[in-house]
Amino acid sequence: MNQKIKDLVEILKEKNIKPSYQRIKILEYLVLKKNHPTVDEIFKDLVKEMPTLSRATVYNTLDLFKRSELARVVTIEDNETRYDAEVSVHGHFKCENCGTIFDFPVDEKALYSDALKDFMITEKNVYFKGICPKCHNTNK
Amino acid sequence: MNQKIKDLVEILKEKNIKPSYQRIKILEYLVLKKNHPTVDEIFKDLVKEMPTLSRATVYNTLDLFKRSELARVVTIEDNETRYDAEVSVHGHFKCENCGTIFDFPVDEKALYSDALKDFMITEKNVYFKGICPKCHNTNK
DNA sequence: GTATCATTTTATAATCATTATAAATACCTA
DNA sequence: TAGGTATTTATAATGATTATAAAATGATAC
Ligand SMILES: [Mn+2]
Ligand SMILES: [Mn+2]
Ligand SMILES: [Zn+2]
Ligand SMILES: [Zn+2]
Repeated sequence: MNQKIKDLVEILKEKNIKPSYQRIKILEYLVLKKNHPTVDEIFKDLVKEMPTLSRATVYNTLDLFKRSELARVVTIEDNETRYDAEVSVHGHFKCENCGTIFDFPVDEKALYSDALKDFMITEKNVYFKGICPKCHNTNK
Repeated sequence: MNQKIKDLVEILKEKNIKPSYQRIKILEYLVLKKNHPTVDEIFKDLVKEMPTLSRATVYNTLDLFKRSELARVVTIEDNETRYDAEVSVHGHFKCENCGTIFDFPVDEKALYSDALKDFMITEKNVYFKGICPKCHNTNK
């Protein structure tokens, strides 16, 4: 556990981010919980153990992580901004019944289009929606 | 032009939507301008010729179009909901410099992942970001 | 160790997109 | 034309995000 915190500190330092307690805890939350939390979920969970935590800090920190490419934004829904510490290219599937967001692999090469040959691409997002197997079976 | 309006009316009727003046104009806007407008862009443009138009009507109508699959939501950015009357599967590229949103073809088969074989997929979105050729050349 | 300055966090207010509500208008049918 | 329904409008309420300034923390110099 201490080792893990040490790792988190290293991750932050590599990006030239001062490892404040708040930043470590928010990064830890994203890395441990891989459930693509909203800002409010992060805040509500962390404020339990850090009573003085401010929403503004969560917003600021997530924005900092995003700019430093420590986290990516998942805008699969237009009314909730979610965050993901897994920054490699992968797809997201949201179940419209239970709300769970699943990761799935995406073949980057297959995604290539000639129409974009003169475009400089810096970010790729693949979002699917539908019903997950669990909800699908339950509803039958 | 009258013919076109007639087409729009037909499109609405096929979806069992009563073709009110507002609905026709909003659909026309989406079909003619293929630039993935935000709600506010639609409202600000249309209110010029329809001074009594209400933002609520634009919101309601777009939501109706979405539910009827006459339009799709483009949530490429977390702070702006855009709409698109082209509902077939295709990708969107947003230039982070000029803000233009480009369409590009997506090979649906290539997007398939075994990990989703038990999922019921109802919606597929592919969003890229980066710099468009125009901005790329200008900046050099 | 203390003073000083910069960074980070916090509390709070402001903004802005969206949604909710209820009244007004338009539309339809008898 | 009257009465009922659907749609639009104006307005208020909500809720997420951003802005601001003060407080707290951390680093540096003496
Ligand atoms: Mn993910
Ligand atoms: Mn499009
Ligand atoms: Zn589900
Ligand atoms: Zn551009």
